[in-house]
Amino acid sequence: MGVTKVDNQGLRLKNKVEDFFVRSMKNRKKKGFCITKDLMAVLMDKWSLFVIYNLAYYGTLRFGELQTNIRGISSRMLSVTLKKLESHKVIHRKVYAVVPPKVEYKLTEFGTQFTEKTIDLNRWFLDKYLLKEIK
Amino acid sequence: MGVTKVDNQGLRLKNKVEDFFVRSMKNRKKKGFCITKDLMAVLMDKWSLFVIYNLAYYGTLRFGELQTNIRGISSRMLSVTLKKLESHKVIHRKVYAVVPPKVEYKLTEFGTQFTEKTIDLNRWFLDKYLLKEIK
DNA sequence: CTGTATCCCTCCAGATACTG
DNA sequence: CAGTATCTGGAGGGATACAG
Repeated sequence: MGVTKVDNQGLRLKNKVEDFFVRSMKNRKKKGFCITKDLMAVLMDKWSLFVIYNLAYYGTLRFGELQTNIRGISSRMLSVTLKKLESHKVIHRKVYAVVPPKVEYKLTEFGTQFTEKTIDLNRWFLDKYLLKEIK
Repeated sequence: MGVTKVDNQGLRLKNKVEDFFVRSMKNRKKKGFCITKDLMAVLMDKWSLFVIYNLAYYGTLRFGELQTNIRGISSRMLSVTLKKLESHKVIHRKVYAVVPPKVEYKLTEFGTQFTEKTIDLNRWFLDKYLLKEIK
């Protein structure tokens, strides 16, 4: 009693933040402090979202198909982006030993889960935006 | 029948992606194509998370308090970060007409909601990381 | 077809100094 | 106290050429 709903929300968020920071501190590397920031840096760069959304939609795509679908990306940037995503276990790379070469990319289980969470966040943003609640 | 659980998951995600893209296309600006990317770029940069987590934890903080709490940030970058967050309605800036100047920052309602969603994502990452499922 | 190698250029973070 | 002004180095991304 005497505690409002807003107070409770604030307290809950405060506890969440504290809990997260305590766990982060226990598990941080020497320099890198925020694991989410590292992962988001990978996944929120100029081209990553286009790649993962294309893979989420089409399932499996080849290098050339990705380059066709993602208007404006150079083969260099596509290569760099794919390597980053693969090194973080977001996508899986499958090479066929044929000539000419054939390589297929698809989301890993982790990548699929991440994509789902990202797109939920996207949709939330878009709803807010359409309701004129932001900007 | 004949449709596995994985198929259903994939189909659901595909529909989500399609729905999001259709809605994004309808509402995109001339150049900016992905609203989430824009917002995430603001909120996931080097210092923003430190600012919003500090505000989520302490409620209201002054410029100097933020600079003290966030080890290593320069006044220029703190200023830039705060301006960006304010322009996206994530934080609120309150100026007191006193000498010496006094300015207070706190999360907006939208900022609080966003912080909650962000930290849930962070905790999910951290759980995955601790379970050695990634990296 | 699936990339790598190289060059180049822009943009942004950081340091420093200064101001109302 | 709460910022702004200015300079600079380095990283990120594009264009082009080339390779297996």
